[in-house]
Amino acid sequence: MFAALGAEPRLQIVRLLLSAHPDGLIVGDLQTELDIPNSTLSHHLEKLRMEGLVSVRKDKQWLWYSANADALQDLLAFLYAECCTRSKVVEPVKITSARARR
Amino acid sequence: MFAALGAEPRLQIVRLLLSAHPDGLIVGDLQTELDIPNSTLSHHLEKLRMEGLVSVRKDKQWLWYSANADALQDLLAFLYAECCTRSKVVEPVKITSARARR
DNA sequence: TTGGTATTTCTAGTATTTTAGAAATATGAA
DNA sequence: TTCATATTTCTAAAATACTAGAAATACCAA
Repeated sequence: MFAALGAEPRLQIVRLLLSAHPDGLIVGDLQTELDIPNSTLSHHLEKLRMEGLVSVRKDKQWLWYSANADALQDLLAFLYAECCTRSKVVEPVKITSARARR
Repeated sequence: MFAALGAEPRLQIVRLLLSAHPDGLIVGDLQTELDIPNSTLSHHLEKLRMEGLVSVRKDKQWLWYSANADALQDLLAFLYAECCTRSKVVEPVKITSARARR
């Protein structure tokens, strides 16, 4: 999952899908928003889907992609466990009270 | 940073360094632990260092690598902000109360 | 100074990833 | 049925990443 989020276009996709949660977005909307060729976008979505970070549902001719809450939760929990539970490297309050960027 | 953590050997390095925080470990210990050739390990450490995920200090002939708390905190805060603040996709309590794996 | 240990740098082969044009497929609308 | 739109699949080129042997460098100890 880290690897999947480690490519800029895919991180952007996930951020957009999070903004549009829980409905998600259709591929065409993502394409317009990100200005990525359809075949490239399709491959990125496939990769995100393979890692379980997004899921798809079909409605008529449109594919609605949405962020997969469970996967993101697992990822967040993993990082939290590593940094705040198993080790005490990061203080929990510093995660939740950090100011959002951009 | 996601990309840096997205390679198995590097994720293992970071996990080991978290376990050994705040002293960290010397390269030789990592090599013994992970069974990775020295040159390969050196490149992975360089990548992690470039992304700010680890830092180094020198003592005599040894390089002590350690996890960079600030970077991990930023990463965790970023993910938290995306999933729990900007969107409400993940419920905060589910992160902190998840049972650690392995 | 010599030798030994620790680590990086050089070099390069191999594998994987990213990208995207073109064609194919799927679906619905008129 | 025909056309238009949505999306994927095919194909492949280019870029990047991963790996590691061998040599070089750095440092300490004796």
